[in-house]
Amino acid sequence: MARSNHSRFVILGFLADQPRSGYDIRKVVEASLGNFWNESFGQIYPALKDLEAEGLVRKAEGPQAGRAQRQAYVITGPGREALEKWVRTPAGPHAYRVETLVKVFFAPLVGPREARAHVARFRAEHGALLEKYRTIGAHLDQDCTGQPGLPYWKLTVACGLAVGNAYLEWCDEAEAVLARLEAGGTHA
Amino acid sequence: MARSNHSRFVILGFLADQPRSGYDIRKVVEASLGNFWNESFGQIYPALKDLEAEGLVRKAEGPQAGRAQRQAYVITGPGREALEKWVRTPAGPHAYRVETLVKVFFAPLVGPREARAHVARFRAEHGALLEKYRTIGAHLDQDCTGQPGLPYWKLTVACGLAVGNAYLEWCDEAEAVLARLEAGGTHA
DNA sequence: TGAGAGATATATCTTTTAGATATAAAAAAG
DNA sequence: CTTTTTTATATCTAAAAGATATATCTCTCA
Repeated sequence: MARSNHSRFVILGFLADQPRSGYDIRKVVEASLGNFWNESFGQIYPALKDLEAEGLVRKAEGPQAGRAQRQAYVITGPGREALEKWVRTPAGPHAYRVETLVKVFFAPLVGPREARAHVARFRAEHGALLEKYRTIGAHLDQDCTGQPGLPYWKLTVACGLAVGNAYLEWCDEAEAVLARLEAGGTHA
Repeated sequence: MARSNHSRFVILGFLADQPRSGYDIRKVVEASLGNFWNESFGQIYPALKDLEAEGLVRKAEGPQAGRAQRQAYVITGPGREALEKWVRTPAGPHAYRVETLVKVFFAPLVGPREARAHVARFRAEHGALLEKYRTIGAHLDQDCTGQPGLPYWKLTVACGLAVGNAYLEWCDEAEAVLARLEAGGTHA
């Protein structure tokens, strides 16, 4: 058996809030979990079909408010049960691949100058992400006052901020080390 | 076109250091990049065959030091060229999935108590990782003195430490918020 | 000595995931 | 009224995770 297929539960999670089409789900995942999760259409559309076949969601009836033939889906009772069960299940180990770090690891092959370029790009990427998290945080405070999920959602943003800041601090350290290497040759 | 197949270059990276078998590669990836990268046999063995067919590696001749029929591979000139080119190529955006954060995001469905359990497990996981990074850091200082890669390798460990500490600090924050929610009901 | 336990080693398989691409209807712009 | 852009669904390929099968070698201890 391979791993657990989390995509379907993330989809159920957003259908639990309100009926949505595949396109809507994609958009809301991007807007709210984009920080630490991603779903592509290639996962969403097949998953919706499977979920429907299993009775965890059903098609919303009636024409869908003008828009290009959008098909919204509604979560069912068994769908909610399956979702809650998944939310309670302990998370698996947190595996991630950081391409930049691999390239820094192998940078002795190409020298400190190249490594610094990788670090600079990494800094730009995470600087932009931090900016985005700050915007999302402000947006949450404004638009979601009183919603019961608010403190949980703010925690996920806080995690993004904490990790993003850690990456930026590491960039400072790496930049300093690599600058010394580049200037001083081998004895740095 | 789908994504870039980084596995093959990681394999080349470790063959550039010395000839190794698939099993050896798996072990050294685990020991040195395990923090932020992973390769499974399902990627390594097919990749070695492909790399050989393309002339980027070749089989080491001669019997392999007693061990169960191990087949070591050697990097070729074109292999080194391909590797260096990849090391210079800018890294793609850093995508990652953090299952714990998704479950915290959806935790309003199941309450703060469940969320705290997720945070507690997350803390344990990252606490253990930090311990491991400290060990690796000490090991590097002892056993790799003078090797040109040392400052680069230490930087990758430093990144693991920085991010790990950020996760632990976030766990403190999350624990405090969730404890208040659990105690105080809605007005927290 | 030899039987079995455990580590070494290679190989393959399935499911999940990323993300590129194809297509077409609706809305907006000119 | 034509063109362009956005919305929306759907599919396809390649890559990654990780489970599993199998065989050999090494070491222990009966």
